[in-house]
Amino acid sequence: MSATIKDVAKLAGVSISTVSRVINDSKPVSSEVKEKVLAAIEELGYKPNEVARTLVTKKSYLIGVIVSDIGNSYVAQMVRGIEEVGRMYNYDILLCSSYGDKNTELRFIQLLNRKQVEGIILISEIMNEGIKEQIENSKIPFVYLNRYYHINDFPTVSIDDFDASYEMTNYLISLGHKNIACVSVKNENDCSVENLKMAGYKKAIEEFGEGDEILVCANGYTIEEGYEIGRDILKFIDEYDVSAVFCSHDELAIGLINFLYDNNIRVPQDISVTGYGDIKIASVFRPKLTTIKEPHYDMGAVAIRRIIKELKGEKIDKTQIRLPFQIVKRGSCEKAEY
Amino acid sequence: MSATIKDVAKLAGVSISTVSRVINDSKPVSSEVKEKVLAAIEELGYKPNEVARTLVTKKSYLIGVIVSDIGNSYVAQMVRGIEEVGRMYNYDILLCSSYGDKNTELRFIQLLNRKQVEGIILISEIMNEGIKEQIENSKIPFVYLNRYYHINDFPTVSIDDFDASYEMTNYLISLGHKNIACVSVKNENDCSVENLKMAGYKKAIEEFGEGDEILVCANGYTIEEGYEIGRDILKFIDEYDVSAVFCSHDELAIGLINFLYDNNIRVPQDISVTGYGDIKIASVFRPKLTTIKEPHYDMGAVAIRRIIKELKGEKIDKTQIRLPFQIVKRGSCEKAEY
DNA sequence: GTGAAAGCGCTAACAC
DNA sequence: GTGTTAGCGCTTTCAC
Repeated sequence: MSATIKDVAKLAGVSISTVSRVINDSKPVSSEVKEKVLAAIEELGYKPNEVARTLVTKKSYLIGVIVSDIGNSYVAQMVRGIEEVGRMYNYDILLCSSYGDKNTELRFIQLLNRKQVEGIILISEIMNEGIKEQIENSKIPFVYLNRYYHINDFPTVSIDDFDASYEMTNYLISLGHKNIACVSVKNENDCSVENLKMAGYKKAIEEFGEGDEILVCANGYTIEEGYEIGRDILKFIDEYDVSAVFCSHDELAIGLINFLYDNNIRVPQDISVTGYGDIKIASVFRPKLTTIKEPHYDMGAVAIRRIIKELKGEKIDKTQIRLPFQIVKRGSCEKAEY
Repeated sequence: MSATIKDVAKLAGVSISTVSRVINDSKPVSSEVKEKVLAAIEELGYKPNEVARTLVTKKSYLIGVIVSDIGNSYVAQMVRGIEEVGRMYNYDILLCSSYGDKNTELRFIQLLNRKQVEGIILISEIMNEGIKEQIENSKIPFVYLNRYYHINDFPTVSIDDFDASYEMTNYLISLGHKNIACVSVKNENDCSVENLKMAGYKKAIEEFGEGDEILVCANGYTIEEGYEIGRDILKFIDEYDVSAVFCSHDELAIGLINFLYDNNIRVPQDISVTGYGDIKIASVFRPKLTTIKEPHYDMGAVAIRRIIKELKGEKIDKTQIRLPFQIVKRGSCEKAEY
């Protein structure tokens, strides 16, 4: 067993309160005694037991982070932001992966409560009605990060998806494209961010576009499903002379580009493609993907910053935080030729 | 403040030990009393305080995981494996990112000790001599995951890099390639895995190759540095008629392919390229990368499995665990034409 | 400036 | 079966 405060006290010939005072620097201790204590600590290799400390101080310095899947690069970036900022305030991260299961998310919230975390950040990709009750009666600081669904009941951090889509579509229009398709993910839920993205696209087409709205529906958010819609796009190229595609997710764009590559259609020479998110592969892929940069790292950083503020009792302003996005112009788009 | 065991006991009209017994199912309790307790728990929304529990049982159900950077996809995969297996045994993950700094790694080991973790897994990309002392006097189960350096002093999980490189080079030879270059990372450290990879390559060339060894040195492990060595490869294509390149990391292969793409050299038609690792992008990239699959998820899973075994006092066999690798044949390689 | 003692929320003897 | 009590390792009054 490792040394306790008692051992240190005994060895230094002082009381445990004195030892506590020197390790916490909480009250003045004569330098003479202090040295003895420090020497004893050194000799025993004493390390304060944070668990015992937490039990009395009620401060665990733990933030629970529930993620859908840390294997998604955007999730990893958010966690990096959370971790790095948390670290600045001595907070540690307790990581839980739900793999998109509602009940697992709920169980983790309970678990984290029992582990006495001081705050919870949920990075989710689903709608989970149960969260509300769980969080409300646990009443610890909470931030909900969800780039797929619009959250109303909780503090969130996101970009303005409507504006972003609007701007991106306008960029495509400014490049001279007339027939621009919009690929988004089929979703019956009103809170789906897909609706916002589509609305932004529609507004731009309506205001500045020369062609009609061309809506394409993907069956999911993955590269594979992006590949799948390739066939539809091919059809629209023929029928409507589509020369640019706005995809609501980088993954879809990459899948689509792969399909086009496999079918000998060149991007951007034959068709321009844009993504959404600026995930890691977007800038590695050839052609490099023109996309909307969601500041994932910052989103994580801001989320935990908010929690820490709340923990410190500082005043917190708005609960739905919008971060600036960026249209990142890369090789997958080109001026239209007519 | 949330309810404690005392509150439950009072409400149920029993002693706290009885409550403890029902929540832990540790000793028989009459079903009558049990129901009362359960009702009280329900009414108060009581959740046991794991911190208090840990203090007495000495079991924190916490495993500390120190990573270089969770943003690397292979690291994320390892963490997934760790987390998922850990979860099966009710273990939680405390995540710390060192960003490759030696002192940070060391500090985290101390911190995790103070937080009473029951085991530590270090996913590192550097050599850190200080680790030894830290771990030895903390004497908690520890596994060291490092795919860049060969670790001797600690339990590890890896693949046999010599064999893998040997096999991959032989695969290239079997495709009919005569002049095969080997790209590895410059490294003066004897423990660098690069040496093993190069040795495997050399052995294959020596035994079965028709051409000479052609060694190319990259300045680092990144895509950018893979791009950088493109110029050297170009030269070797001219001078030695190189038709295949074995890269010691997927990132280098991808950077190289990007360079070749930008210089209108086709992969695999003009030159075959192989990677190492099978990171996420490898299968998304076009052409898809032929590479050596390191089972990152499994490496994490096996690492924590070992720790849990040790914690349970089960016999643990070897300390340097080698997992099987796989040569994944994809589009970036083709038969040589002469 | 220092020590004694209470108590954080819980488990685990130990009695009955 | 159930209650009482000691104590896990620490912080924090409260005396002196």
